[in-house]
Amino acid sequence: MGYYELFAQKIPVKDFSLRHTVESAQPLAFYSKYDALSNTLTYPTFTQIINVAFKGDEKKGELVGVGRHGGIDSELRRRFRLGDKMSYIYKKINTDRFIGAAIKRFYGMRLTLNDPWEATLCFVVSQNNNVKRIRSIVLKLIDRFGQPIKDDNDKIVAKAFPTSQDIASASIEELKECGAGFRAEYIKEAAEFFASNLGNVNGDYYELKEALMSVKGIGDKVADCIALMGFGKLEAFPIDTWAKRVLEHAYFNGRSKSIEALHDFTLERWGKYAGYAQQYLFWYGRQEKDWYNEKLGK
DNA sequence: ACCCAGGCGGGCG
DNA sequence: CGCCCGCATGGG
Repeated sequence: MGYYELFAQKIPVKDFSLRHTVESAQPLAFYSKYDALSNTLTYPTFTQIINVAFKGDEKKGELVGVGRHGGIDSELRRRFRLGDKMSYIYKKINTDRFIGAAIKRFYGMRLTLNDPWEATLCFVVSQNNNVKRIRSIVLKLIDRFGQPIKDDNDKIVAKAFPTSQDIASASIEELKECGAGFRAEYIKEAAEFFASNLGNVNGDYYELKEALMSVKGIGDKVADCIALMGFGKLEAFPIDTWAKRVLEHAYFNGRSKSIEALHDFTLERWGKYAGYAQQYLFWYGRQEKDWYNEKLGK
């Protein structure tokens, strides 16, 4: 039988851009397949391949998700944070012309909420790395360690996203063969952390961040990325070199500030929506290099 | 050839 | 004790 049933879900959405969400260096940018022309997306979860299509514009549209198993509706609502009321969040974070320009430029961009372990693997791989190579490494890890996904004829058509157990049972050598380099041992440590009951971390943002940073290979920035995009702690403001530069040039006249001082600043200014402010400022700084260079006076 | 990307840990002040 | 700097890796 070549016939098999598909589960489909249609969800009306407001203030939503699939493109900006998927392209903005969040976990989906590291392993999904996105086509800007048709505005369609394909990515593996732990159990199935999800196909997503968006129709409409950034103000109002419809998201269609298709997969072979159920749970599509909750997967999409969680992954793309469809419960977030963007008009309210924009009001909260739009404190100045810098964020204002970023919101205008990337209107509808959402934070994503990914599985905690999945976010951890992606961001541990991301350290000291660029998107292209992060993608190459994560895709190899999926292909090598993800569970096979089969069609009705028992033919393997794809691989699932590897679980923490899948990766914890890999050797450092095998992880290095995927291009992970010196990150291989960090990946292994993180996988063991999540595969054991230690991975059942909870509590508030600060307790969570401390627990994450107890893992060798997870520092301040990666912990904030995981807190934000793996656990939905919206007050987390990951500070990489771009976020640091943008903050210093937009709010401190280009003066160098410590990471700690910048964390204090973002929490004071944007409070529990700091993570959204970060996503817009960070992506604006990276994409709009002309703006950034002008600000630098170069 | 050289620059870039977070985190770790050794060593210096 | 806290900060800085060299190191790990590979692509542009």
